[in-house]
Amino acid sequence: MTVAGAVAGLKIRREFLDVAASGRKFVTPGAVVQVRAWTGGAGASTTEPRCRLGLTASRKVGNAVRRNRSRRRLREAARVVLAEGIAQGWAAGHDIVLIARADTAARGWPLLLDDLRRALGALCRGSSKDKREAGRDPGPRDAERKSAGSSSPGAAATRAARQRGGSDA
RNA sequence: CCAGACGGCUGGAUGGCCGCUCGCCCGCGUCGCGAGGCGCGGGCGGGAGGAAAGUCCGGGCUCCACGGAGACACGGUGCCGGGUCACGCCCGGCGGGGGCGACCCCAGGGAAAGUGCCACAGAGAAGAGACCGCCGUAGCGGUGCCGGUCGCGAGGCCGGCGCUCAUGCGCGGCAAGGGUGAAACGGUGCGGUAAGAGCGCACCGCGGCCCCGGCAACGGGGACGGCACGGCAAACCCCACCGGGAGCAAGACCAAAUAGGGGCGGCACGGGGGCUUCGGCCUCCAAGCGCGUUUCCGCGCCGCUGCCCGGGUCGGUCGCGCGAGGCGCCCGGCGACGGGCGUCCCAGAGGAAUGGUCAUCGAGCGGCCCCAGAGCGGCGGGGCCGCGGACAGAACCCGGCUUACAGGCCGUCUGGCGCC
RNA sequence: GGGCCUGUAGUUCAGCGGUUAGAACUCGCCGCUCAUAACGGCGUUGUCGCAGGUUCGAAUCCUGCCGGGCCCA
Repeated sequence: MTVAGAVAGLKIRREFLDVAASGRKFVTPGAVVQVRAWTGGAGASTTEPRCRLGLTASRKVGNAVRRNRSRRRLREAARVVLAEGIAQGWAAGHDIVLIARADTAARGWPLLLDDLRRALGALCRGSSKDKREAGRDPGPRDAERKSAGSSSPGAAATRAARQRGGSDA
């Protein structure tokens, strides 16, 4: 569960609810991201600020295979993005919850990374900025619709595959 | 070659980069007298399924209850024999039904223990019934003749005798035919009869009896009976057999903070009553402190502190991976399966690992075109483009069942067509 | 892991072996009104969740699936 030794896990329901209540939210096609600034908590002995990650996939996402796949992709994407964040110094000191959506499993990998970068950038790095920044960003929707042409949900797999090849080229 | 039936197997491959978890080994750091523990890093090896799913059954395992056995209730199962730890599963057989056939399907005990139901239609629906109908009968009736009487007459009334009169009413016989229904109290044919009827006969069906075959379910045969005994038990029920209850969040062990309980010690400590093993204990009150605005009044606490003990929560460890185990060969058995020998060790996570990403290949699918052939299409060979694996994720384990599933492979058999 | 309930018209429900599956609301049309509502009249609406089976006959009984909801540990 640890990412580069610097990321712990959120375990119990209580912690997820705390993040959802006191944190801020950013919605992307790949995932819903919630972040709460780490205040030290009850255990004040932790001197250095740590980063904690929680993953959730509800039954709306699909069956067990689809839910597990969505969680794994989010975990791997978070591992990549948080490594950048730790290197740049903005990732520490936050509780992060990633909520899988219906398209998480089929979303193109570069697009999923972009989703997380933009969401965490807005919520963590820009935490001192305007509160409206944390709201819903219509940007990714337009970008995807422009590159895919059709937003039909049935064509999600082919769209993702086409974007995968297109982005590599 | 086409169409089909049955059984079994399989459930993409290779590589690059970055990761997760378990086991073993090595190195470093740290704790410990030590065995060793913990942390970090590295190497090697293992790492989802045929259904892991639904949770419909059976078993192991664990705890609880219980003197043995049985009975009642409740639930389940239900042809016979076998397999199995066991089963509602599997195999073989029997009976019934379907298919030209290979083969498939069946909760398939008891209706002569009792209760109940059988709508509508129909005459009648369970010891039933007579609507139409068939037959007989001359009582009424019809009709012929004769006589009497009334009337001018046509004719009426009364009586008698007769009819090869059965059209109507009545009486009697019948249940073959029509018709109703899912089902009508044996079926078909011949004889028989006034018409009919198991009334008689033949065959079939049914029933109990006897004989033969079979472990049995059941099958075959014989003579007899002369039709009585409709259907529904996935209606109540009866019979036989099976079942104690709960479930790994079972259960076992270690054990934090806080509060509370007990023991020992130190310091502090008023009064009344009761008990006393004279160590104390119980109870009431005062004082003190806190709260309700202060007196009155009401409620609460009644010591402070050190050490130790046990229960128990969070948490952790075990249970937790050698098993009614897999594979190969041989033997027995029609088969399910059993026996012997050899060989292998084969996931153990835990908000939950077994992956993420990229590339190449690929069975196959779709579209277009070409070759050969040709009346056309399909099959066959080749080229280009696109798509490119389905259902689905272990959570204590095992044996079944059920359900989901792209595609591929193998074997046996059936029907049809063609050729030799 | 264990257990329970439920699925019928657009909605909420009834129907517990028998003809053509009903009720209320809704909806449509007509009437009333200058017009709307209310009111009155007429009418429409169903794979009884799906598939098998039992029965002469199934929404109802049995079996297996599918969906929804709930409870306990």
